[in-house]
This record gives sequence, structure tokens and C-alpha cells, in this order.
Amino acid sequence: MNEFVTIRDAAMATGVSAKMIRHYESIGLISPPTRTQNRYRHYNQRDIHELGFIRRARDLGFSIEDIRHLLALWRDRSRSSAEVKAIALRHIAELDEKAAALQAMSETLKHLAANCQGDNRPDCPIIDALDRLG
Amino acid sequence: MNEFVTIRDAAMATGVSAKMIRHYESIGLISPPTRTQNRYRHYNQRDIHELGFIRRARDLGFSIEDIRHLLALWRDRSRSSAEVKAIALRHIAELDEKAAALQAMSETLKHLAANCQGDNRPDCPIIDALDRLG
DNA sequence: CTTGACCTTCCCATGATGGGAACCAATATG
DNA sequence: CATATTGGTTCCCATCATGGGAAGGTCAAG
Repeated sequence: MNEFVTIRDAAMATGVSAKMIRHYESIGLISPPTRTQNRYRHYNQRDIHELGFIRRARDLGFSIEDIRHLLALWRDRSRSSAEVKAIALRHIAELDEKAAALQAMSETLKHLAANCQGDNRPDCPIIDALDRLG
Repeated sequence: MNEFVTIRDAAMATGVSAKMIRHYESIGLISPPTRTQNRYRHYNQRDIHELGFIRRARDLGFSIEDIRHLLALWRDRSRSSAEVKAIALRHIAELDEKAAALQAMSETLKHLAANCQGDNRPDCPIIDALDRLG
């Protein structure tokens, strides 16, 4: 019934914390919602929908600036899917690059750890590698 | 010849920026080096060696707190390799977890992007997914 | 003596998020 | 009705590792 909800309700409905909702407003990612006489923010269904969009984009690792762009495209009925896809592909490349970097570190450490006895003696190929001896 | 070098030379020799060398000192990761009369920091071979250790640990993604621990073990002749290995294994688990999270995002986006025409029409499964419709 | 290259300390910024203080408004209970 | 609790508000600070830059001291070379 009540189309307007408080920031807490909006947070629970979308999975975006009240803290972050205010933050998104302060950086202009979302527009300031209506306020009641007591200065409380009140969110309508469109606002909630938008916050859900933002949360899902964050869950996919998009940056705030990317989301700003995606929101503009979302609202633009005459957008081209090519523009959306370009943002996604660039982000995919970044994700793959970061994942590869982490995996390279992990691989290196796994090799070193595999050769480490892990006993009470000091000899350790991990330390040696950091020491530039290994 | 000259065993003592300036912070710039130490930075160039180790790949750790002068800015970060001062920072590591300020947080107690390295001990304050000797100073000349003019208050300039001067680093010896041991210091350079230690900074190299830190840089290699950073390159493997270890946090500053992990490095603090690793440095202590490095200096401890009576360390147990088990303790070093434990730190490494925990870090490997973190790296793998983060890499997996990034890959999951990438996979999801790749599926969506594969179904996106990328043309000048607005229809777009990527936007639809963020919109909760897809 | 000036110029330029280096050093020093100190403050501010990043990106996304949370913690918490100080204060005001609304509701629920004794 | 008075008070306790809850939940709003703004504002400041912290994270993590790193860099930018200002203001000022020091030194070598021209």
C-alpha cells in the first residue's frame, strides 16, 4: 500500500546499506529522494528498483563510475546495446586480468609451499624465495 | 664502495618507492635507518636486503601485517618452517577465494555478453539482468 | 650566488564501505 | 503524560596501500 518507505526499509528491500544509500546520494549516483516534514528520506518503488539495479551491478564488480554510465543507459530508451556491451567487455577484461594476477601469485606460492617441509626446522623455500636465495 | 645510500638509491635498488620506504618506517615495518648530520636517511646493505624482501612479499600479495610476521620469522634463526608455511597456506586460500569470486563475476558477464547483439538497438540481456528481468 | 636536484615533514586523495558521535523525531510502554 | 526505545539526520574518522604535492632545508655545480 504505502508506496513510500524509509531508508531502512529501502536498505532491507535492496540489500544496499542505509549508509551506502546516503553515500550514493552524496556522490550524485542517485538523485535525492523526497523528504517528509521531519527531513526523513522517503523512497518510492522507482527508487527501490534503481537501488536494486545498483546492487546487482556492484555484485558483478562494476565500479561506481561504470554504474553511473550503466544507469544512464538503463534510463535511455534509445540506448544502443553496443554501448552496454562495450562496458561489460571492458569490465570482463579487467576481472580476468585481476583474477589471473591473483592466480599467478597463488601458483608461485603453491610451488614453494609444496617444497616446504612445514616442520620445526628453520629451512624453508618460501623464506628463501623472499630472501632471493631460492 | 659506499655501503650507505640515500633513500632514492634504496628505492631504485629495491623497486620500493621512497614514499613507501618512509611509510614502512612510520608504521614500524622497518626500523629507522641511520641519519647523516643533515637528517637524510642512509641505508646500508642489510636495509636494502630487507626492503627487497618486503617488495617480493608484496609482489606475492602478502598484506603488511603478514609481512611483519614474515620478517620476524626471517630474522629468527630458530623459526619453524611450519609457521612460515601456515602463513603462506592461509594466503593461498585467500588468493584462491578472491580469484574465484572475480572469475564467477566474469563468467556471469560473459554469458550475458554472449547473448547481447551489441548493435544500435536498445534490447540488451546485460541491462535486463541488472534490471532483474533477465 | 643562483640553480637545480635532492632531502625533510605534513596534509590530502584514492574506492567502497563501516563505525560512531551528537542530535532530532516518532512511537511504545509504564 | 513522561519516559524509553528506535530510527532517522549530519559529520567526522578509519580502513589498505599508495601517490601527489606543498613548504622548506641542504648540497653540488655552474
